[in-house]
Amino acid sequence: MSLRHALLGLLVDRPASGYDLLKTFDTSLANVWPATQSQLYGELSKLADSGLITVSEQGPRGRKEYTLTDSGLAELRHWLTETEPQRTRSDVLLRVFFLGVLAPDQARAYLDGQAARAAELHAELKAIDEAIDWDDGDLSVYGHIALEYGQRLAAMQQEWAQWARTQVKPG
Amino acid sequence: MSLRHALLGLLVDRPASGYDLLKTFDTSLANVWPATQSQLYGELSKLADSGLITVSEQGPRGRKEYTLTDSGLAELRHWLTETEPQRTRSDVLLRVFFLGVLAPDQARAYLDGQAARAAELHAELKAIDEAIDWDDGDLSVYGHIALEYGQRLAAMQQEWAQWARTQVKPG
DNA sequence: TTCCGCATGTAATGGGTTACATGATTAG
DNA sequence: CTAATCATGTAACCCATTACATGCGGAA
Repeated sequence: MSLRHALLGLLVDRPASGYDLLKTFDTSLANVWPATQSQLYGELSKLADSGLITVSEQGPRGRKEYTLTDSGLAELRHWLTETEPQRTRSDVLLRVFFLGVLAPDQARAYLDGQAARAAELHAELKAIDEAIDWDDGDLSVYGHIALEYGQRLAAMQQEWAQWARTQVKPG
Repeated sequence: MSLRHALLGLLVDRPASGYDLLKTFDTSLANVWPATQSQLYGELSKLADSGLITVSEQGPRGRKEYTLTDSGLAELRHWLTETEPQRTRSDVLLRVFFLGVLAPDQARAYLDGQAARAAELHAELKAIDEAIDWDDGDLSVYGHIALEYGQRLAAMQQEWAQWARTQVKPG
C-alpha cells in the first residue's frame, strides 16, 4: 500500500500533475518503487476522493495539478513514523536456492551474470552520484542517503556473487 | 510469477503435500519468498492442471502428495537460465526519500530503528548459520550461499543506517 | 471424548501489469 | 499540416492477503 505514500511524498515538494509524477517515477523512483501510468492515475483519483490531495489547478488538455492537503501530510507522517516496512521478496535469492538443479558451470554462469549486473548498477549509481550537485536541502540530503544505499547494495552484491562462485563445486 | 517456481524447486528434492510445502515457506523461505496458504493451494492446483507436477499419492485426510514431472523440471531449468530477475520494490528506501518531512530527531529515530532491525536480523541469521551442520550436498551449498547473502545484506544495512544518521543535520 | 494438529479449499478485496482508447497542444 | 509530446482514462487479467469454512485422524 505504499504507492499512495510515494505520491504524497512527491507532492510535499511541489504541486504536480499525474503526468509530471509519472516522469519522476520513471526516473528517480524507478529503482525504488516502480509504478505504471494506469496505477498512478487511479491512485491519484482515490487520494483526491479521500481528501489527502486536491486539484489545485486545471491546465490545458485536461491537466489537473494536485496539491497535498493537511490531512495528506498527516497521513504521510503517520506512515513514516507509525508503520513498519513490510516483507520483501527476492527473486535473485530464490534462484540461488535452486541452483543445484543446474550443472555447476551453469550455476557459475548465473552468479557471474549477477556479479556483472551488480557492477553495472554500481557504476551507474556512482555516475549519478557524481553528476548531481548535492546542496544541503532536505531532498538533497535524503536523496543522497538513498543513493548511497544503492551503491553499497550493489557493491555488496558484486562481492557476494564473486565469493559465491568459488563455493560452487567443480563439475 | 515466481511462486510456481519456488514450488517446483522445493519438489525437486522430494515429493510433498501442500501442507508440507507451507511449512517450508513459513520457515526457510519466509525471508525470501513469503506465501500464504491460500495462494499455495491454488498454485498447486494450477501446476497440476498444466502437468508440471502430478498427484503421486493420496493419504489420509485428503492429503495429496505432489511429485515433480519432467516438464516441471524443464520449466524450472528454463526459469533459472533463460529469464531475468525482475525489479524489486524497497519500502525501507522509499521512506528514506521522504524523511525530510519529519523533524531531524524523528528521522534519526527511524534510521536507528533500521540499524537495530538489521542488527537483530544479522544475529538471527548468524545463529542459524552456526546451528546448521552444513554437509556438502547441493541444498547445503546453495542454502549456505543464500544465507551468506542475508548476512552480508544485514551487515551492510546496519552500517549504512549508522552512517546515514550522521548525515542528518542537527535540528 | 475432546482437543490438537493435519489437511484442503473458497470468496472477497486490493495492488500491479498490459493493453487499449482518446484527444488536445505545440513546435517545426 | 503533421508529428511529437502532453495528458488522462478504462478494462482485463494476474498475483497476494485476509478471512471464512470444513472436516478427518490420532493422542491423551
